[in-house]
Amino acid sequence: MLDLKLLRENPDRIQTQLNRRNGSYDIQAILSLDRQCRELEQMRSQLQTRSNEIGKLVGQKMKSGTKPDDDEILAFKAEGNQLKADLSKLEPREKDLKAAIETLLLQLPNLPSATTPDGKSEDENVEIRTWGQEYKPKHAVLPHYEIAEKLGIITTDKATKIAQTRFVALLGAGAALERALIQFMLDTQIEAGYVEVMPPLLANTDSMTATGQLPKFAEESFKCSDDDLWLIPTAEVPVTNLYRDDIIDGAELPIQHCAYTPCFRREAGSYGRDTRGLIRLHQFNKVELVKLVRPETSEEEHLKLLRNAEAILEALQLPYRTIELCTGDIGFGAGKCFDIEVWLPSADTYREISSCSNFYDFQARRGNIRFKESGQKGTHFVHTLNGSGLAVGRTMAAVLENYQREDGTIAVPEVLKRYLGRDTL
RNA sequence: GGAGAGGUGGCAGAGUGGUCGAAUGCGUCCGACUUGAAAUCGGAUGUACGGAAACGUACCGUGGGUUCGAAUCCCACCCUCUCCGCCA
Repeated sequence: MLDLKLLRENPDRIQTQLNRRNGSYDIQAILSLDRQCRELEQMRSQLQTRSNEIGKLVGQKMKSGTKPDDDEILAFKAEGNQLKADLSKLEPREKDLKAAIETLLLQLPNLPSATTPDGKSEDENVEIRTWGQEYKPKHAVLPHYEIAEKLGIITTDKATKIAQTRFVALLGAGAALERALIQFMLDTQIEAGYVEVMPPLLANTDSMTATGQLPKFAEESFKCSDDDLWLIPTAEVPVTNLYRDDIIDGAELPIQHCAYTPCFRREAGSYGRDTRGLIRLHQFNKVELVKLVRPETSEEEHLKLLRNAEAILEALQLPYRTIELCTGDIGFGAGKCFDIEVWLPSADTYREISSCSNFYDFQARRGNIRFKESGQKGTHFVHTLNGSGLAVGRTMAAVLENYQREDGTIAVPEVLKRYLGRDTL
């Protein structure tokens, strides 16, 4: 959520920054509602001052022995009743205005960072670096879903029977590989200083709103309609919301968490895309990195988080490239975002495997996550950051392709051998 | 799911209609004493919005209601705890 005060004081600057994004966002309606609201607020506050005075005066008189039916008291009561009548007209209007402002404010995306490159679409994203040698063997490399079916370590048909399309079930070595990847990723990030969390996989509307999934992207998530609960689309939701409405002691910052969770996404509007394999599923595993940091350190912490995610691919010896998203492609809540893309030889291309975002104070405002330096007055919003470290299914896909030998077997990456207890699939 | 109890400041815990934003204790901060520390003593210490400030307004789980006046009374909802039932 954007700072209403900032919006009020620098409307042109905010509008200009919003215009760098895709889509059009108009702040005029908010400003106009805000003006009305502030006017009402002032009037209401004045009436209330008088009302409070009367309450106190009556109390004092009664205490000092004035009779309840004394003329003076009756006059106060009459004035009090009049004030109450006036207030009862103002209060609902102010409330409605506040709600309307809130609704509009929640729909506004974050401002792109000044350092985020301008661009209309993903075509204008900027490559930051590449790592590793793209795997282009003489022999053909089967797509991960074909080799996985061949090896009998995945079944989509049966998963579809159980649930729906865009679900898979892993079997035998496939399940073991997925589990090994999760374990390896967690171990690595814990070693790097992240504290593991195993959070609830369902989150309520307040939590989903705080991290920005709601209200705008309701159709992207699975909802439990009998309860105020949603299946989490990413561990970012529960982990960030650990601190919703908290005032954190500054000495505890930066807070760094990693979490393995399944993630659930409806993938509405992506019907024709990536219909086969592990790339786009309604349920997938992910190890997520989440940081809550002091504002002045967030840029630096963002780069560190990105490096923590990249380290997984380097350890697995999977070629990747890192790109910085342009203003036309960054997510709703992000102000700055790097994507890591892993090499998929069967497609002769890089595919997104991690997205590392700096939300600045956007989520902290929505979730009211603040910190306080001990001994100092006042609270400040934290900055929140998160990134995948990594999407596990896509990592498995990358392993199945980049480690695929001519004979159709898969070499086990060196760092996974101790987890899997074998060196070939 | 059934029965009961309860939700108050960073924490614990008073407060059952009137100067209550809220006693007291702990914690934290400042000061005194001390070579230093502990102990002790004195003072300060919630959040948000508006205002240059004085100060004003709101907030005692949430939302309504009664009243001149609500933490306190009434209604609804949410959550927590205990017991019973069920259950990995």
